[in-house]
Amino acid sequence: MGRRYENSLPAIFQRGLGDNMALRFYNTLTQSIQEFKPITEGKVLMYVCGPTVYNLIHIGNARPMIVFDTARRYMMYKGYDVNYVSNFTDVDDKIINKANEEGVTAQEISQRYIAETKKDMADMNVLPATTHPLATQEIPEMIALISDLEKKGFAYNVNGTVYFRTRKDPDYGKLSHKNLDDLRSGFRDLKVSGEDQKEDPLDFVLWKPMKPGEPYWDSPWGKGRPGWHTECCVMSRKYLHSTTIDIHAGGEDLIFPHHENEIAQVECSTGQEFAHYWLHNAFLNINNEKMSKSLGNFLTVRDVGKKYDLQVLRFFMLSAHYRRVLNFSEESMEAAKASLGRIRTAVRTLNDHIAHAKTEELTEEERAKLGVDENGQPIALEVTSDPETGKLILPQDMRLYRWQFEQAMDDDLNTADAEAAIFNLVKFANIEVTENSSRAFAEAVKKEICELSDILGLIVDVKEDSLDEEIEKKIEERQAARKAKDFARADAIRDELLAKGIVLKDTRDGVRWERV
RNA sequence: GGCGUCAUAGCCAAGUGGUAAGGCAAGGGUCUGCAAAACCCUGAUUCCCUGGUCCGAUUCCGGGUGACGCCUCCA
Repeated sequence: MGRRYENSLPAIFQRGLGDNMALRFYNTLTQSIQEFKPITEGKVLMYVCGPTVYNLIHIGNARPMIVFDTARRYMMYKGYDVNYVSNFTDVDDKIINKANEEGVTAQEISQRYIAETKKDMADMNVLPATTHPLATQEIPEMIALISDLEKKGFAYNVNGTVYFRTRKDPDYGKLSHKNLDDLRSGFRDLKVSGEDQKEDPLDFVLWKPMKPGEPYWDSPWGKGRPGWHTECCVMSRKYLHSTTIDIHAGGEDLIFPHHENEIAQVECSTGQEFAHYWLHNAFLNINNEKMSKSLGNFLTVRDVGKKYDLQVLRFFMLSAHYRRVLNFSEESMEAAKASLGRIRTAVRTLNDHIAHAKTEELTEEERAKLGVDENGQPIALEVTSDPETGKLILPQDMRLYRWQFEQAMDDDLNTADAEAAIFNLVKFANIEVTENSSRAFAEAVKKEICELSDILGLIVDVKEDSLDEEIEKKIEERQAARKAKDFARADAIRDELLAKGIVLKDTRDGVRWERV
């Protein structure tokens, strides 16, 4: 066949097979890419640190949500039973401050923004977690953990504040790969209030006493609330029903101190490893700057949603590797919109071919193009390499793209390459599926595009909403004018509709329209 | 100061010890009444600079320059 699309694969797919064809992740703990081996065959226990709910989530919060949702979807696709837990931190200084500002309870604030966050997640096509625990619902377990650490000598109480004794944990720093002495010398320059009551500047708070007007719980150390680092220790293992979990994920800023402190608490308490794989996404910048309150450049998901379908945001987030800093900009979003549109246009065209197909069954030639047998079942793919050149011998049919997609995703979730595989498939569809194709062929190609897109959480088969009658009438009127060769009238109507944000396209299958 | 990351066409962005995926944008063409969409064609003699290893480096090692992250609440 020798078509162009078959020669347009990245170099990696044209060389020898890798040693490892299995799913691999970069593990912050070991600073290397490792094959993923779950504790229990076929099951994944995964925890992702969720947002503190004191405001609408911003696009930085959205990155781990989208990235790890994609990881989850891919593992589900691979056949894993994924138990996915992600918390909402619903007690925190920021929430309390916000509540005081508005003169309402902290609970009211957190409930409100949990609902808003869930709405944003749904709009980004992020699947609801298996469980979304709340910190405030787990206080007794947190107290139990802190008590256990105190009993074992890893925690100490100073006037109602309980600290973790980092000096006693020989492994402290193993995740962030920090040298404790360096950390301590760094801390000497910082003037942290209340520092003097700590045994060591690196000790962190497990329980803090209440201040007037704050929510509180009773504890062996008096009224107060738990420190931030304790909640995830409890919620992850409780809802994943295991002392040790497979994957713990979150933004890279959480590596230190949050995740380091989680490891310290859990492993000092249980004596067992907390999580086997630690995954961290890089930050999202905006216009080449870090998002920060001082710069005032926070952009909420809700804001982006006003201007773009949030599927565009999702496509954009997945267009770079999750461990690379990504820059959010108007230009990038416009490019992402056009790119996603290319996939959607291809699917629409396939829908037309499906609707107007002249024949039903696959021809022999079509079966060859799909790589399926007489019954339409995919022929098992065996990729081998040429003994002389070492180059891979790749299938010359549609199976190529799914293979490419899986290779990319197996390789530490290379979603950029996975998207490229979908584009190669789109090209295949645009070239191979014509008005002479059988319905079965067009359907098979469409199914392939939709399935791969769905693994990335991308919705590409967009149902056309109906136009109002008046506009339908205009389109009919224009068709009549075109037939009568009154092109001036036809173009006038087209311009009129364009002004209303409706673009007309004349195809062999009739007039198609799109909203801008 | 400590630890770590990155530097690829106009833009975004993969990637590999053997000579550069994909998308957006741009130009030309086919199709179309004209458009739009789609398809085809064109584009980095080259992967920040500089030494080194190698038959061969963008890819490995050293040095340099530049950008950035964490070390403090933060996804």
